[in-house]
Amino acid sequence: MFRPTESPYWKAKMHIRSLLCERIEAAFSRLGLEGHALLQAASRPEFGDYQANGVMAAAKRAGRNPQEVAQQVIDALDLTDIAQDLSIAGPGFINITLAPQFIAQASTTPRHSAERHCVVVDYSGPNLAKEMHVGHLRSTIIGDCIARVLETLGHKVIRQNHVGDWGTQFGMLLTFMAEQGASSDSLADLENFYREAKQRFDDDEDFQERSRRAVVELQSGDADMLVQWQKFIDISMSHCQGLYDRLGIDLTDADIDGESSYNDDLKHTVDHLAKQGLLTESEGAQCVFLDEFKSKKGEPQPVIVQKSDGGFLYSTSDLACLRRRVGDFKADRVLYFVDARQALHFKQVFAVAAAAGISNAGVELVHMPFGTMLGKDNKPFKTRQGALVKLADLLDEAVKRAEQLLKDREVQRKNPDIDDAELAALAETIGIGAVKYADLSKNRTSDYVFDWDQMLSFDGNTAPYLLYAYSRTRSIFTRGGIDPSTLPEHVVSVDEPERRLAVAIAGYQDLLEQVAQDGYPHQLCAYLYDLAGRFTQFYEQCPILSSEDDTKIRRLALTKQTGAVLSNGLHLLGIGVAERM
RNA sequence: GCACCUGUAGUUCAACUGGAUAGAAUACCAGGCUUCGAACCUGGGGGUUGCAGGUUCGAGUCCUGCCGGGUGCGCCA
Repeated sequence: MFRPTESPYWKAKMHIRSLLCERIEAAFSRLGLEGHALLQAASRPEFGDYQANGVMAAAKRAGRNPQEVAQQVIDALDLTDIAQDLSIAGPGFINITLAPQFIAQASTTPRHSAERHCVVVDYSGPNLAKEMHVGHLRSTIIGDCIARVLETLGHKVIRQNHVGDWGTQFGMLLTFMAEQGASSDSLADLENFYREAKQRFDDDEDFQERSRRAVVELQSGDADMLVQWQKFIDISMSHCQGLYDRLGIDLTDADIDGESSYNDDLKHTVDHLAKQGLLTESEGAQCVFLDEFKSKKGEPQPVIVQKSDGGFLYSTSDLACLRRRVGDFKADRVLYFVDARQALHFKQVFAVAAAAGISNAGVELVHMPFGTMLGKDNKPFKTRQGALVKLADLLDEAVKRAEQLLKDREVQRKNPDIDDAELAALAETIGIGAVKYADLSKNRTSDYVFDWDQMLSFDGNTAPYLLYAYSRTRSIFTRGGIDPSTLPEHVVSVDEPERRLAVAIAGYQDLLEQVAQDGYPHQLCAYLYDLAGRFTQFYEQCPILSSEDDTKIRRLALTKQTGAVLSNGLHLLGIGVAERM
């Protein structure tokens, strides 16, 4: 539901929604009513395209009859250029059917928001001590999607890959690396290397001691140690980059601000907290006690920022991080796409940052949490042996399954000129797309069940279905030998399936604004699925190539628009399209 | 012990943050290709939204209490 709120981010133009809202609320005020229009897309097709639910509450407040008030609102409302039909239903709903002339003005290319913001998007953040595994998938692809959407709407996006490249475990790894004389070859299997180092660490006290010394040397800036460290990081990071490239993730080296980059700021951060009078020593550790973190009995809950041995913690590092993001980057919004289990941590960090003046009321700090990926047994997704699944292995399997699917579907029989190379590329697009879409299409806040068969199905809300719908829009033009660029940009729909399709296309901008605000990619998926559904209904009911003159032009133009939105939407999800399949 | 999240068709997920008869997909049943891709479409059955109260014109959504599941909670990140 679109409703202006006190949040400044709602001021962004929501196009159709905001236009309807403005008009209706203007009618409210002319009638002496207070309240919002409470505008939303119609919940059922027979109610039109949009519905306003605000009359009932407003009438109630004024002590007037809702149905009569609804009629007065309609009488006072000027929507002649926008709507072709207005009606009252039930206890006082106003149903709106848009005019074809109005929706024809919509553009399929997303426009910039009225207000531009500087948005820091924190996502992916793998631990460079190990190989990426499925646990990193959600943060990486959800964050990437939202970053793309924000960018498309004209915001300044600063991607931040907060990689785990610092801390105790690197002492262990560097010591092991020195001992083994490890080259990049032996680091090819990072997972294995980590396991062996850990084994060595657990078995040998002398090794442990040398590892601890290595950490101290590293953190105090020992030149040799830093060279070794950098070597390790480079190799590990190139593993990640390989996966980003394969997944179509926009992150590059330029987006990395790892934990190590805050090393020198940690002490300053703690000093800053001390100056603000926020620190209390407790059992030798430096803590911040805030009123909002007291238990019911009034027992204080500390946020520890410095250990009794002088070491810093990841709360300290996240605070230092905010100093950079708010202080140096001048962010208006900072969005963290991080596992839901860290909710309390972020609540604490944001609260301390506010108390310390590191952030301020003008900056929106949001933890965008996501749930766990589960196997079909409803337990966290693991291999049969109970190990974490490497992301690389998951993607390999996805592509392998997609390839088998295409062979089973006899794609080459239907498209005889598709050669093996194109088929392989198609399998890559579908396989990777299916994994990403399965994740992106679910509400990120809850856990979800990972199911190969479901995600690779051509039926339902899946990547293959949408890719198929897109390829159908393309094949019309190939089949008809028509160059889409010769078609008009705007056409006025005539038949109802055309109009329903056009309404969905016109709503694209509103949808993107909503996704940019809320950070839920599944809303974009649901939109695209609905659009594809409207298209296939249109396709069934409205012959395109066999129709003539204006009708043919109109339907071709709608087909082209549908393809443009599907392709753009999938691109924002980070999923490639295929011209035929 | 305290806190947060969560419970919706057999299954996997929605429900635009309080709106109309809780929607899709899947599975099942019945229809539809000499006509642009049937990888599709149309229709049908399938629900006490965990349970019980409350708030109001109106509750899957908000409040309270139970029941079940998950996660977090002073020196790991």
